[in-house]
Amino acid sequence: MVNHSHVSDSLLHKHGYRLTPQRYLVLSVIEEANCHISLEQIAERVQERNPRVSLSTIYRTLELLKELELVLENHLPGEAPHYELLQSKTHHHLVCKACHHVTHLDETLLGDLHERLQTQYQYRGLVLALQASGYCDACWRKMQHDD
Amino acid sequence: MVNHSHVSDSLLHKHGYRLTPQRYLVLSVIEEANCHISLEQIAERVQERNPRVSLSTIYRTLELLKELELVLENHLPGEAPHYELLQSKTHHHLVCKACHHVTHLDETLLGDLHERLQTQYQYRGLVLALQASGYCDACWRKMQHDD
DNA sequence: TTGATTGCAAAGCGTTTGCAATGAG
DNA sequence: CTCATTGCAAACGCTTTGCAATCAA
Repeated sequence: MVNHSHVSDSLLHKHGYRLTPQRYLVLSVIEEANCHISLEQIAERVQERNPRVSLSTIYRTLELLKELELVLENHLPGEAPHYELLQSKTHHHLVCKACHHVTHLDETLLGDLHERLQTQYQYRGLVLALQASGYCDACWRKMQHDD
Repeated sequence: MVNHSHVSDSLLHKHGYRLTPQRYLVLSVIEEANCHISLEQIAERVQERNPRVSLSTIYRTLELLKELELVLENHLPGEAPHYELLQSKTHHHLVCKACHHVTHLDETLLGDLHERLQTQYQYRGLVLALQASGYCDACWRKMQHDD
Protein backbone atom coordinates (compact mmCIF):
# COMPACT_ATOMS: atom_id res chain seq x y z
CA MET A 1 0.00 0.00 0.00
CA VAL A 2 1.22 3.48 -0.82
CA ASN A 3 1.91 5.68 2.17
CA HIS A 4 0.16 8.94 1.51
CA SER A 5 1.45 10.79 4.54
CA HIS A 6 4.20 12.63 2.64
CA VAL A 7 1.99 13.95 -0.09
CA SER A 8 -0.75 14.75 2.41
CA ASP A 9 1.70 16.53 4.63
CA SER A 10 3.09 18.76 1.90
CA LEU A 11 -0.37 19.40 0.52
CA LEU A 12 -1.59 20.52 3.93
CA HIS A 13 1.46 22.75 4.49
CA LYS A 14 1.08 24.30 1.05
CA HIS A 15 -2.27 25.58 2.24
CA GLY A 16 -1.06 26.69 5.66
CA TYR A 17 -2.40 23.69 7.56
CA ARG A 18 -0.60 21.12 9.68
CA LEU A 19 -0.64 17.35 9.67
CA THR A 20 -1.54 16.83 13.30
CA PRO A 21 -1.73 13.41 14.95
CA GLN A 22 -5.51 13.63 14.86
CA ARG A 23 -5.59 14.38 11.15
CA TYR A 24 -3.06 11.69 10.48
CA LEU A 25 -5.21 9.21 12.36
CA VAL A 26 -8.31 10.07 10.37
CA LEU A 27 -6.42 9.76 7.09
CA SER A 28 -4.92 6.44 8.15
CA VAL A 29 -8.28 5.03 9.06
CA ILE A 30 -9.80 6.01 5.73
CA GLU A 31 -6.78 4.65 3.92
CA GLU A 32 -6.88 1.35 5.76
CA ALA A 33 -10.59 0.96 5.21
CA ASN A 34 -9.64 0.70 1.56
CA CYS A 35 -13.20 1.50 0.59
CA HIS A 36 -15.91 3.92 1.56
CA ILE A 37 -16.49 4.34 5.28
CA SER A 38 -18.94 6.37 7.32
CA LEU A 39 -18.09 9.10 9.78
CA GLU A 40 -19.38 6.90 12.55
CA GLN A 41 -17.02 4.11 11.54
CA ILE A 42 -14.17 6.55 11.24
CA ALA A 43 -14.83 7.92 14.72
CA GLU A 44 -15.02 4.44 16.17
CA ARG A 45 -11.71 3.35 14.69
CA VAL A 46 -9.96 6.62 15.45
CA GLN A 47 -11.04 6.51 19.07
CA GLU A 48 -9.93 2.92 19.40
CA ARG A 49 -6.41 4.22 18.96
CA ASN A 50 -6.85 7.52 20.74
CA PRO A 51 -10.05 7.93 22.76
CA ARG A 52 -9.34 11.60 23.36
CA VAL A 53 -9.93 12.62 19.74
CA SER A 54 -13.21 14.47 19.70
CA LEU A 55 -16.03 14.17 17.23
CA SER A 56 -15.71 17.84 16.30
CA THR A 57 -12.15 17.26 15.24
CA ILE A 58 -13.22 14.41 13.03
CA TYR A 59 -15.93 16.54 11.45
CA ARG A 60 -13.48 19.38 10.93
CA THR A 61 -10.82 17.07 9.53
CA LEU A 62 -13.17 15.53 7.01
CA GLU A 63 -14.25 19.01 5.95
CA LEU A 64 -10.60 19.88 5.40
CA LEU A 65 -9.78 16.70 3.52
CA LYS A 66 -12.72 17.29 1.24
CA GLU A 67 -11.59 20.84 0.57
CA LEU A 68 -8.08 19.66 -0.27
CA GLU A 69 -9.56 16.96 -2.45
CA LEU A 70 -7.76 14.21 -0.59
CA VAL A 71 -11.04 12.57 0.28
CA LEU A 72 -14.27 12.09 -1.61
CA GLU A 73 -17.62 12.38 0.09
CA ASN A 74 -20.28 10.07 -1.28
CA HIS A 75 -23.85 10.34 -0.10
CA LEU A 76 -25.97 7.33 -0.96
CA PRO A 77 -29.69 8.01 -0.49
CA GLY A 78 -31.06 7.04 2.90
CA GLU A 79 -27.61 6.55 4.38
CA ALA A 80 -25.07 8.65 6.21
CA PRO A 81 -22.38 10.19 4.02
CA HIS A 82 -19.39 7.98 3.32
CA TYR A 83 -15.79 8.88 2.69
CA GLU A 84 -13.00 7.36 0.64
CA LEU A 85 -9.56 8.33 -0.60
CA LEU A 86 -9.87 10.25 -3.82
CA GLN A 87 -6.98 8.19 -5.20
CA SER A 88 -8.87 4.99 -4.73
CA LYS A 89 -10.55 4.37 -8.03
CA THR A 90 -13.66 2.61 -6.79
CA HIS A 91 -16.19 5.41 -6.64
CA HIS A 92 -18.90 3.35 -8.25
CA HIS A 93 -21.34 1.56 -6.02
CA LEU A 94 -24.14 -0.89 -6.46
CA VAL A 95 -26.45 -0.92 -3.44
CA CYS A 96 -29.28 -3.28 -2.59
CA LYS A 97 -32.32 -1.30 -1.49
CA ALA A 98 -33.35 -4.05 0.89
CA CYS A 99 -30.26 -5.37 2.65
CA HIS A 100 -28.08 -2.33 1.83
CA HIS A 101 -25.24 -4.52 0.73
CA VAL A 102 -22.72 -2.49 -1.27
CA THR A 103 -20.79 -3.82 -4.23
CA HIS A 104 -17.82 -1.79 -5.41
CA LEU A 105 -17.85 -1.58 -9.16
CA ASP A 106 -14.85 -1.59 -11.44
CA GLU A 107 -13.39 1.77 -12.38
CA THR A 108 -13.25 0.81 -16.04
CA LEU A 109 -17.02 0.48 -16.03
CA LEU A 110 -17.64 3.87 -17.55
CA GLY A 111 -15.00 3.62 -20.26
CA ASP A 112 -13.90 6.96 -21.66
CA LEU A 113 -16.86 8.83 -20.18
CA HIS A 114 -14.49 10.87 -18.04
CA GLU A 115 -12.71 12.34 -21.04
CA ARG A 116 -15.92 12.76 -23.02
CA LEU A 117 -17.55 14.81 -20.28
CA GLN A 118 -14.41 16.80 -19.60
CA THR A 119 -14.12 17.94 -23.21
CA GLN A 120 -17.82 18.28 -23.92
CA TYR A 121 -18.55 20.46 -20.90
CA GLN A 122 -15.09 21.91 -20.32
CA TYR A 123 -14.94 20.83 -16.71
CA ARG A 124 -11.65 20.44 -14.81
CA GLY A 125 -10.86 17.98 -12.06
CA LEU A 126 -13.82 15.82 -12.90
CA VAL A 127 -14.71 13.02 -10.53
CA LEU A 128 -17.33 10.48 -11.52
CA ALA A 129 -19.35 8.50 -9.03
CA LEU A 130 -21.98 6.08 -10.18
CA GLN A 131 -24.75 5.16 -7.79
CA ALA A 132 -26.60 2.06 -8.88
CA SER A 133 -29.39 0.73 -6.71
CA GLY A 134 -31.85 -2.10 -6.98
CA TYR A 135 -32.69 -5.38 -5.35
CA CYS A 136 -30.12 -8.13 -5.15
CA ASP A 137 -31.16 -11.61 -6.13
CA ALA A 138 -31.53 -12.89 -2.57
CA CYS A 139 -33.67 -9.98 -1.41
CA TRP A 140 -35.77 -10.09 -4.54
CA ARG A 141 -36.61 -13.76 -4.00
CA LYS A 142 -37.39 -13.10 -0.37
CA MET A 143 -39.79 -10.32 -1.33
CA GLN A 144 -41.57 -12.52 -3.87
CA HIS A 145 -41.85 -15.21 -1.24
CA ASP A 146 -43.36 -12.85 1.32
CA ASP A 147 -46.20 -11.73 -0.95
CA MET B 1 -46.93 16.14 -20.22
CA VAL B 2 -48.25 12.82 -18.97
CA ASN B 3 -50.65 13.03 -16.08
CA HIS B 4 -49.43 10.56 -13.51
CA SER B 5 -52.30 10.96 -11.09
CA HIS B 6 -54.14 7.83 -12.26
CA VAL B 7 -51.18 5.51 -12.03
CA SER B 8 -50.13 7.09 -8.75
CA ASP B 9 -53.64 6.78 -7.37
CA SER B 10 -53.97 3.09 -8.18
CA LEU B 11 -50.46 2.39 -6.99
CA LEU B 12 -51.20 4.02 -3.67
CA HIS B 13 -54.49 2.16 -3.27
CA LYS B 14 -52.86 -1.12 -4.14
CA HIS B 15 -50.74 -0.65 -1.04
CA GLY B 16 -53.58 0.54 1.16
CA TYR B 17 -52.75 4.24 0.96
CA ARG B 18 -54.80 7.17 -0.29
CA LEU B 19 -54.06 9.89 -2.74
CA THR B 20 -54.89 12.84 -0.50
CA PRO B 21 -54.87 16.44 -1.69
CA GLN B 22 -51.58 16.98 0.14
CA ARG B 23 -49.94 14.02 -1.53
CA TYR B 24 -51.30 15.05 -4.87
CA LEU B 25 -49.87 18.52 -4.39
CA VAL B 26 -46.40 17.18 -3.58
CA LEU B 27 -46.46 14.89 -6.59
CA SER B 28 -47.62 17.73 -8.85
CA VAL B 29 -44.87 20.01 -7.67
CA ILE B 30 -42.20 17.41 -8.31
CA GLU B 31 -43.72 16.61 -11.67
CA GLU B 32 -43.87 20.25 -12.71
CA ALA B 33 -40.32 20.91 -11.58
CA ASN B 34 -39.39 18.53 -14.36
CA CYS B 35 -36.00 18.01 -12.78
CA HIS B 36 -34.55 17.40 -9.36
CA ILE B 37 -35.88 19.62 -6.60
CA SER B 38 -35.08 19.95 -2.91
CA LEU B 39 -37.48 19.40 -0.04
CA GLU B 40 -37.24 23.07 0.75
CA GLN B 41 -38.30 24.00 -2.76
CA ILE B 42 -41.08 21.45 -2.66
CA ALA B 43 -42.38 22.87 0.61
CA GLU B 44 -42.23 26.39 -0.74
CA ARG B 45 -44.21 25.58 -3.86
CA VAL B 46 -46.69 23.35 -2.08
CA GLN B 47 -47.40 26.00 0.53
CA GLU B 48 -47.85 28.64 -2.17
CA ARG B 49 -50.93 26.71 -3.19
CA ASN B 50 -52.01 25.56 0.24
CA PRO B 51 -50.25 27.19 3.19
CA ARG B 52 -51.85 24.79 5.63
CA VAL B 53 -49.86 21.78 4.42
CA SER B 54 -47.35 21.02 7.15
CA LEU B 55 -43.70 20.17 6.77
CA SER B 56 -44.22 16.83 8.49
CA THR B 57 -46.71 15.85 5.83
CA ILE B 58 -44.22 16.70 3.12
CA TYR B 59 -41.55 14.63 4.83
CA ARG B 60 -43.96 11.76 5.26
CA THR B 61 -45.16 12.00 1.69
CA LEU B 62 -41.66 11.92 0.26
CA GLU B 63 -40.90 8.91 2.40
CA LEU B 64 -43.95 7.21 0.97
CA LEU B 65 -43.21 8.14 -2.63
CA LYS B 66 -39.70 6.78 -2.24
CA GLU B 67 -41.02 3.54 -0.82
CA LEU B 68 -43.45 3.16 -3.72
CA GLU B 69 -40.64 4.00 -6.12
CA LEU B 70 -42.56 6.86 -7.65
CA VAL B 71 -39.83 9.28 -6.69
CA LEU B 72 -36.06 9.01 -6.64
CA GLU B 73 -34.00 10.56 -3.89
CA ASN B 74 -30.63 11.88 -5.01
CA HIS B 75 -28.14 13.13 -2.48
CA LEU B 76 -25.33 15.18 -3.99
CA PRO B 77 -22.47 15.71 -1.54
CA GLY B 78 -22.67 18.88 0.50
CA GLU B 79 -26.24 19.56 -0.55
CA ALA B 80 -29.67 18.75 0.75
CA PRO B 81 -31.28 15.67 -0.80
CA HIS B 82 -33.14 16.25 -4.04
CA TYR B 83 -36.14 14.46 -5.47
CA GLU B 84 -37.31 13.69 -8.98
CA LEU B 85 -39.90 11.51 -10.66
CA LEU B 86 -38.49 8.06 -11.20
CA GLN B 87 -39.94 8.12 -14.72
CA SER B 88 -37.92 11.13 -15.65
CA LYS B 89 -34.83 9.78 -17.27
CA THR B 90 -32.38 12.46 -16.23
CA HIS B 91 -30.78 11.00 -13.12
CA HIS B 92 -27.30 12.00 -14.19
CA HIS B 93 -25.87 15.23 -12.89
CA LEU B 94 -22.76 17.27 -13.49
CA VAL B 95 -22.15 19.69 -10.62
CA CYS B 96 -19.63 22.51 -10.37
CA LYS B 97 -17.87 22.35 -7.02
CA ALA B 98 -17.54 26.12 -6.90
CA CYS B 99 -20.80 27.65 -8.14
CA HIS B 100 -22.89 24.47 -7.63
CA HIS B 101 -24.44 24.83 -11.05
CA VAL B 102 -26.09 21.58 -12.07
CA THR B 103 -26.15 20.24 -15.60
CA HIS B 104 -28.55 17.42 -16.36
CA LEU B 105 -26.85 14.81 -18.46
CA ASP B 106 -28.41 12.75 -21.19
CA GLU B 107 -29.89 9.41 -20.24
CA THR B 108 -28.14 7.68 -23.13
CA LEU B 109 -24.80 8.62 -21.61
CA LEU B 110 -24.22 5.25 -20.01
CA GLY B 111 -25.20 3.18 -23.02
CA ASP B 112 -26.15 -0.38 -22.17
CA LEU B 113 -24.59 -0.23 -18.71
CA HIS B 114 -28.01 -0.77 -17.17
CA GLU B 115 -28.45 -4.15 -18.84
CA ARG B 116 -24.84 -5.15 -18.28
CA LEU B 117 -25.07 -4.55 -14.53
CA GLN B 118 -28.48 -6.14 -14.29
CA THR B 119 -27.28 -9.40 -15.83
CA GLN B 120 -23.80 -9.41 -14.32
CA TYR B 121 -24.97 -8.88 -10.75
CA GLN B 122 -28.52 -10.23 -11.04
CA TYR B 123 -30.11 -7.10 -9.63
CA ARG B 124 -33.77 -6.19 -10.28
CA GLY B 125 -35.26 -2.74 -10.63
CA LEU B 126 -31.89 -1.16 -11.17
CA VAL B 127 -31.69 2.61 -11.18
CA LEU B 128 -28.48 4.31 -12.22
CA ALA B 129 -27.51 7.77 -11.09
CA LEU B 130 -24.23 9.30 -12.15
CA GLN B 131 -22.78 12.06 -10.05
CA ALA B 132 -20.08 13.97 -11.87
CA SER B 133 -18.41 16.89 -10.15
CA GLY B 134 -15.60 19.24 -11.03
CA TYR B 135 -15.01 22.89 -11.81
CA CYS B 136 -16.82 24.55 -14.67
CA ASP B 137 -14.79 26.64 -17.07
CA ALA B 138 -15.86 29.98 -15.60
CA CYS B 139 -15.10 29.01 -12.01
CA TRP B 140 -11.82 27.44 -13.00
CA ARG B 141 -10.62 30.64 -14.69
CA LYS B 142 -11.76 32.68 -11.71
CA MET B 143 -9.77 30.43 -9.37
CA GLN B 144 -6.63 30.73 -11.50
CA HIS B 145 -7.10 34.48 -11.55
CA ASP B 146 -7.43 34.71 -7.77
CA ASP B 147 -4.14 32.91 -7.09
C1' DT C 1 -67.43 2.99 12.70
C1' DT C 2 -62.82 2.12 11.32
C1' DG C 3 -58.44 3.08 10.03
C1' DA C 4 -55.59 6.23 7.37
C1' DT C 5 -53.96 10.94 7.40
C1' DT C 6 -52.90 15.43 8.99
C1' DG C 7 -51.15 19.58 11.79
C1' DC C 8 -49.01 20.90 15.67
C1' DA C 9 -45.67 20.91 19.08
C1' DA C 10 -42.11 18.50 21.18
C1' DA C 11 -38.38 15.48 20.92
C1' DG C 12 -34.37 13.60 18.61
C1' DC C 13 -30.06 13.58 16.74
C1' DG C 14 -26.34 14.55 13.56
C1' DT C 15 -23.54 18.60 12.79
C1' DT C 16 -21.63 23.09 13.69
C1' DT C 17 -19.77 26.70 16.52
C1' DG C 18 -17.77 29.69 20.38
C1' DC C 19 -14.23 29.69 23.35
C1' DA C 20 -10.57 28.78 26.45
C1' DA C 21 -6.68 25.62 26.62
C1' DT C 22 -3.07 23.42 24.13
C1' DG C 23 0.59 22.75 20.88
C1' DA C 24 3.94 23.54 17.13
C1' DG C 25 7.11 26.50 14.74
C1' DC D 1 5.29 34.88 20.86
C1' DT D 2 1.96 33.74 17.38
C1' DC D 3 -1.26 31.38 15.19
C1' DA D 4 -3.30 26.92 14.04
C1' DT D 5 -5.66 23.28 16.34
C1' DT D 6 -8.21 20.85 19.73
C1' DG D 7 -11.81 19.34 23.29
C1' DC D 8 -15.76 20.52 25.49
C1' DA D 9 -20.26 22.10 25.87
C1' DA D 10 -23.77 24.65 23.97
C1' DA D 11 -26.28 25.88 20.01
C1' DC D 12 -28.30 24.87 15.67
C1' DG D 13 -31.25 23.02 12.22
C1' DC D 14 -33.15 19.36 9.78
C1' DT D 15 -36.03 15.39 10.51
C1' DT D 16 -38.92 12.42 13.13
C1' DT D 17 -42.52 11.33 16.33
C1' DG D 18 -46.60 11.31 19.69
C1' DC D 19 -51.07 12.58 19.79
C1' DA D 20 -55.53 14.46 19.27
C1' DA D 21 -58.38 16.08 15.51
C1' DT D 22 -59.93 15.25 10.87
C1' DC D 23 -61.22 12.81 6.91
C1' DA D 24 -62.70 9.21 3.65
C1' DA D 25 -64.59 4.68 2.71
